[in-house]
Amino acid sequence: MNLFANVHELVLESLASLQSSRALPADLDFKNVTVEAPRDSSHGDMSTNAAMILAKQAKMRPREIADLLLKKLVSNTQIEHIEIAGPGFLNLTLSKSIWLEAIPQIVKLNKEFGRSSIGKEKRVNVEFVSANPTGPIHVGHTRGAVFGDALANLLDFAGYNVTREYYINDGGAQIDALARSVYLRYLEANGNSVEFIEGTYPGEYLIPVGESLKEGFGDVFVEADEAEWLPKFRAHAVRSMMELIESDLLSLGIKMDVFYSEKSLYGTGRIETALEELSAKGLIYEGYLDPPKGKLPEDWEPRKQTLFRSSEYGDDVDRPIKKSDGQWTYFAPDIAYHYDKISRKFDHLINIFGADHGGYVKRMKAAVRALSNDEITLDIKLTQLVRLYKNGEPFKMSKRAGNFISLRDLVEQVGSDVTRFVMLTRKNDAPLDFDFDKVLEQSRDNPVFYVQYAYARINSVLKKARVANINVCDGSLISADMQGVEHESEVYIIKKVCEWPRLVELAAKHNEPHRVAFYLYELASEFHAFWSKGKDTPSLRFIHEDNVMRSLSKLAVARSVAIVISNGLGILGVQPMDEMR
RNA sequence: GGUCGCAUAGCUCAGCUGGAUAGAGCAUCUGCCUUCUAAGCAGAGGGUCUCAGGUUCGAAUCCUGAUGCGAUCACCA
Repeated sequence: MNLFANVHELVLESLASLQSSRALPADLDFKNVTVEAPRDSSHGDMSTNAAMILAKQAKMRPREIADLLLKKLVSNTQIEHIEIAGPGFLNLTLSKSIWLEAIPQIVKLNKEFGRSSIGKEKRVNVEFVSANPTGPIHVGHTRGAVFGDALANLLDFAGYNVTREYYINDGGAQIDALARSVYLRYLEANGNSVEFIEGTYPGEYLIPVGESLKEGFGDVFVEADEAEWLPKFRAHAVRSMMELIESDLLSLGIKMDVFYSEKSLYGTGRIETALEELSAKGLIYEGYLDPPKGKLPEDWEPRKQTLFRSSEYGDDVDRPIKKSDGQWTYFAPDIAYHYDKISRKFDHLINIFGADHGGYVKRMKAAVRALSNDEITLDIKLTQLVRLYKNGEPFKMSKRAGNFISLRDLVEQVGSDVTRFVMLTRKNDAPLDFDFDKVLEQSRDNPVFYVQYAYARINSVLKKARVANINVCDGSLISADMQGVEHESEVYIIKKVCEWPRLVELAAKHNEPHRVAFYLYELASEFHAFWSKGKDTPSLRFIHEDNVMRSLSKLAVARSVAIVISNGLGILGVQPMDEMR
């Protein structure tokens, strides 16, 4: 059920038939021919740019082509009116019945309305969050988490086969630091007093971990050498942290499909295998890097390192995969990890990084291109910073001041729905202000409540209708006679609702879930506007106790709005609310 | 200095991968609760889309350069 797609199809068919009758040249590219709703509704329901797109290719005047197309389309019974406008737009007005008939179909499709197959079941891996397993998720990760999850939902809705994945950085030195910190908590649990020196994690969230280790091991490691307890404590600490992180994510409604351990790459030869793959292509060498351009770090010195020739694949410089002491850099397991993703036969990879990781984009893309022989594309989305505000003042977090806000704190204070919606009302590549007071304000300033309220209002109407003994179950609405919709402002809403499938496809194509949020806001706005018209114009109210047929057709429209809001909120990961009091 | 991103109303931001007279919210001003939820609606004012070139039927959108802001920049993850 996508009227825009139908008309687009119709336009393309007409163009093809003009080609076969030689009215148009044969070799034309229709790729950029679109059918969309014109901004100004006086220009009709839909508008196509076909004539202008093709004018140059066909070496004809736009209006000439528009005229040919018009003559082709004018016989179609679905189209009530058609005209050429401006530089060559073809403006179509569909017959009203087309719009009316859409409503029962939408109600019937319900949760499936808007679901698209443009993804063609292609396998997409979305890697996001991937926060270090050294503590709870904090606010800085939240945006990436919400964006990644919503993007995954969106792609799923658009017909992709999506895997949500979290890469656990459990291989590096920071895990030793974590294990040592846990050890301190373990000592503490055994009655010793401890001191957290620089380079350890003093967070209280490790206290229970220390206690559980005491339960498991008693005091056997209190006097022991580090070598004895470190491996055990590492593993236990990582497991505990991941449990913490998983439940943090769950509080935002996020569930990963795969948790992939960096550590699992070590000692199995998998890093070596991936690097051999690159080596075989002549992309690995021993060498020296040029000093960074511009101002030189004070302690810079030339070092011989094992390097990946990422500059051959668009990176600015080659990148080290081994440190000067022979250890892998973080980049080496990352290469192996992505090699593994490639071997798992994904068609497309998406990584969500914070803006502070922008510097790794080129090298990661280079690695994937090299490893997959340019066959698999890696897209990296950067989420910009979230600036926190409290009482209108910028709110600075610092570990030392102890006012570090965890995701859990945030969700407990403002709720999952608000957090998610607000974070999605911005393009991912623009910074976002998050004002604690504003998001909690239940006003029209707050888009979450605005959209939720529209949904709740619809529910309220349906409830009232039931009280008035009108059967408003979906089955009844599906068979409603839509002739009760008389007013153009009702048709206006229907048109907006019918844009939903097209919007899903566009948002998915651009990987921009925020478009869903904005669309829902617009839809809610139109619904509220329509609602209020019922005040002055009783005929526009939904319930007419003296006329069930009329009520049903209007209620079906309202129901279709609720369906779209529900489906849209589903993509954003926000719960619709039946009632707001 | 290199790289990436951003620059649209007083403020916060959309702008449908180049379309018709650039749109919302907040703030300011004016109206609307005996009515299906006023957490709402209707209306007014507010613009050199940072600047300069370029591409073409047509540019806020694409390209080049400048300016400003943010992130990042061997050896950490």
